[in-house]
This record gives sequence, structure tokens and C-alpha cells, in this order.
Amino acid sequence: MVTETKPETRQMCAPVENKQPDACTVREVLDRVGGKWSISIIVETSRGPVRFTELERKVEGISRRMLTLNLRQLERDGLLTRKVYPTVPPKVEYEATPMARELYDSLMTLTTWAERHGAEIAAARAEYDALAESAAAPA
Amino acid sequence: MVTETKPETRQMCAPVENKQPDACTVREVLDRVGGKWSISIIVETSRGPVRFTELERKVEGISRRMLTLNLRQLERDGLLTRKVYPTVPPKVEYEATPMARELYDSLMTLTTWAERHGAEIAAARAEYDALAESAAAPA
DNA sequence: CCCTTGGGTCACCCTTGGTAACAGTGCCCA
DNA sequence: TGGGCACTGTTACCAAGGGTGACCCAAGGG
Repeated sequence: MVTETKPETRQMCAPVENKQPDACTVREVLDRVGGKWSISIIVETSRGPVRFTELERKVEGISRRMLTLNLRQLERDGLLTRKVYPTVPPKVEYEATPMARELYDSLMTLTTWAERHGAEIAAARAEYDALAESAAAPA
Repeated sequence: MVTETKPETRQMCAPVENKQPDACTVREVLDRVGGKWSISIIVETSRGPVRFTELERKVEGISRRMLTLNLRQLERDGLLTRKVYPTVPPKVEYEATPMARELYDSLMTLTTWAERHGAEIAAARAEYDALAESAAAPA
């Protein structure tokens, strides 16, 4: 996601009736948070108010534009608060809302999954690649 | 993600030391599963072996190519097993591994989050849009 | 004059995903 | 004999979006 905030592209998960627990609700969350930067931003802002430039430095690798775009999106979804101090030079502080912190906690279960299975995945990948290679170079 | 399986684009989460719980581990998971179709495929294959064409029909909207690509990726990561029956016409069955089902369970916590805060998000968005609009049309 | 902060805007590129068409392999049917 | 079908892919081509870097602005302070 992270577009220039078009009016309403987000479609409401079709009238599929949850054939299974969901799959589509998950996608909604991922659309919000699946971007390259959202998570990092949520992490940084979860520890207290952070200024724009500060974020720019901490997130590392993010461009000014994407930072702006992501902040806007997160703010729009109510995951971030934006507080402007009309000083000069301007000062703007971003902070995660409780909702965002909760989301972050939920994401942590993914982390534990990744930690549990990191080795397994690496092994699977190694094996797969090995097989693919030997298939490519037959004799 | 879901590229044509380039050798090793995946970078190993930089030597940042986990400044915070993670943020980068999460991103690794999302890189695997953040694609448009991965979740749906995992869901469908979690209920037992599914054939290629069957998946093509069930996932609805997915193209042949993307299905193949996603299946390959998931198989490579050890989230799916691929079983070929040398019959004619060919028959290939895909099935989620226990690891994938576990991942799916973890993703469920995101679902519960989404359900808890769906209304809140919608409200925040409405408010944000209203403000933006009134700012755009001043008098 | 140039520095600062918090953006906006523009031009561009690369990745993601979509469409469509073709391939291979046996079967059935005329 | 040969055409078409079903099934699983593959390949080539293309559009859209995500992401980047560079430059612009405002307003005060050194």
C-alpha cells in the first residue's frame, strides 16, 4: 500500500462469508502494515514521541518521501498521532497510539514463529536450492 | 516478494543488534507471506492436499503465473509440500506443512486485532478524511 | 548568506503482478 | 490419422505501484 491516499480503494473483503476463519481479514492488516517501512515506524514511535528527522535517521534507509507517505497513512488509520509545535524551525512529534502498540504485540507472535522456525526454513531452502541446481546440471 | 527465485536477494537483517525486540524479524516473515496471494494459498492448502487447478479456482483472481510463482516460493521455504503423481493428465498435490499451519495460527492473532479495532480504524479514517477535506475547501 | 526542520513536488526506475499464448503428454473420438 | 482436450507449467510482454533522489519552500538565527 502506501499510496497518495486515494479516497477509497480498500475493498471490504467481498461477501465471501468466512469460508474459513478468514484469510481476507489478515490481508487487510497486511495491507496496512505489510509495507517496507510501517513496522519500523511503529516500533520507533512505540517508545515515545519522535520527531520527523529523528525518525528519518533511525529508520535508516527510508527516504523523506516514503517516510512522509507512511506517516500519513498510519496517522490516517489512527495508529499514529501527529503533534505540531508551531515553533521555528517546525517541530512535529509522532507517537504510536495504544492500538498500534497492541498491533505490535500481535506482530510479536510472528517473531516468535520466525525464531522457532528460522533454522528449519533455512534448511528447507538450502535443500530446495541444492536439488534445483543438481537438476539444472544433470551430468 | 515472489520473484523468479533469484539466488540470494534476501539480506540477513543487518548487524543492527536487536535494538528493540525485533522489527526486522517481522519483516522477514512479511517478506515471505506479505504477498498478495501467499496467505490465501496457505489457507487453502492447510485443509489438506489440493491440486493445482483446484487452487487456481479456489484462490479466485490469481493468475496461473502468480500461482506457480507463489507455490514455488512457499515450497522453497518449506511451507508447502509438492507431490507429483506421474499420471496422465499430470496430477500435483500441494499441502501446507505443520510449520505453515503454525504460521497461520500466528497470523490469526492479527485477525483478532483487526476485529477488535476495525471500527476504531474506520472512525479514525473518516475523521482524518473529513478534516483533510475541510482543509482543502476552506471557505 | 546559509543553516535548520518538516514537508511538497517532480522525474525516474525497479519490482510486483497481470495477460496471453505456447509447450508437453497421453487420452478419447471421429 | 489427426484433432482436441485436460493438466501443469513456462515464456514473453506490459501496466501499475512502490520507492528513490534532487530540488523547492517557509521563517528565524548565526
